[in-house]
Amino acid sequence: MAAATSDKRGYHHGDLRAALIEQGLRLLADREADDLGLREVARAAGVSATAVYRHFPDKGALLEALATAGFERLAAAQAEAANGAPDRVAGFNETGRAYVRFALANPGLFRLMYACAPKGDSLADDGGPVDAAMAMLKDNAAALAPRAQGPEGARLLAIRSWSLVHGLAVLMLDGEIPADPALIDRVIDVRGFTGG
Amino acid sequence: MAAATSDKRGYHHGDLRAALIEQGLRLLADREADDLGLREVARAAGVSATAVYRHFPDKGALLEALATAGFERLAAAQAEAANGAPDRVAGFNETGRAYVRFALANPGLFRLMYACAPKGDSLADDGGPVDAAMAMLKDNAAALAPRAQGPEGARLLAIRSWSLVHGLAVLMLDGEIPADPALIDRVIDVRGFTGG
DNA sequence: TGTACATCAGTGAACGCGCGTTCACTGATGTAC
DNA sequence: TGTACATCAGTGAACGCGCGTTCACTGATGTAC
Repeated sequence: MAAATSDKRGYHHGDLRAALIEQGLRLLADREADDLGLREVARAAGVSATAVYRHFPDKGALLEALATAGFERLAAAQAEAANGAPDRVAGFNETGRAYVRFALANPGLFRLMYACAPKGDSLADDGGPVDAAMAMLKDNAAALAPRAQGPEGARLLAIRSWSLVHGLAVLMLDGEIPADPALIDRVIDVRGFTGG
Repeated sequence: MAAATSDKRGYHHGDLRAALIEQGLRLLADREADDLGLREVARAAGVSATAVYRHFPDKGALLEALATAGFERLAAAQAEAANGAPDRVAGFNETGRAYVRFALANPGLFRLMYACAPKGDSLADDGGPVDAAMAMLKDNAAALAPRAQGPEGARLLAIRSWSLVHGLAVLMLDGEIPADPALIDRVIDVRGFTGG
């Protein structure tokens, strides 16, 4: 059985790649863990496992593509959340809250993103897929860190903010802290870090 | 081949259980991930896979025992780190830094701990193995939160502190932030949360 | 002290499972002449 | 317009792998008499 986006001749050129990513994201949406199988994704796309190898060199590349798609969605969710915030502080807070909400809404994808993310110092400029969200984070940190602390202060603020939202997200995903939306809003407030 | 703690008659009563946990911890120490196999632990203990079932009902129970041992070690590391701190703030900071150091020193175990931890609100009193560390966290938060905010302020401070250290630990483990000990010390300072 | 026995922590063979990957292949497509 | 051909995205069978778990078993232990 082929998916709705296919006809009798199979997927049009390039369609299967998109369909595999789409199905991979769909499968991840329904699960807690990131144990996604190549055969499983192929099955969901209505295609043999071997067909995947026409579009990805191996399983790792498929998962990386899913992780990249995840980071794009996360950045979009954060950007949208910041829209319409009255000021920069409020906007920054909203990006953080959106980060946690994204994790709770997409547990499997969120875990996969960090399991498959390119390693290295993400706050440095190394052009990974994490970059859109990272740029936002660094901009906000640079704008909100106390000026007296210079660029090192901005870096610390960025790391603290990221750690706070990431930790809250992971602990809520792991069931250590109740996944309560109101609690997210109360916990995340950058003014704790800036003294404002 | 049996391990050094055994003789020709096999492990003394109860010894194998301890040996399995010991070997499990040793195996976890050498790896990044928490993909620990029952057969693998048995092999490391010099025993057939089936022997494990004399001491644990199934694989999950074995992993839970490892997670429990991990939480005990973590609590001990935190308690030791707090020893000799000049005041409560410094002591609290040291427990947080010890938390991150523990994660970096025991990546596989740390991941397993949270993958296998009993689910629920860990900050509530439900008597899980997380409790020793949790009690420390709650005590410190209660003592250090601004009095005007009451118990809700203490809870928020506990959650923020835990999230910060957990997030930093996970992001460093995932290679998103450089695992630099000096950076840990600089990032973790509860005074950011208390206005002190 | 010797013997019969219950206990129970071990064993090795076997089970079914799903995985990632390889292989030789098929068959529809678009193109060159 | 028709024919020959190269391309290449698919196929299904097969590979070896390690897993968790089950099964009937063995053989050393400690105990009751």
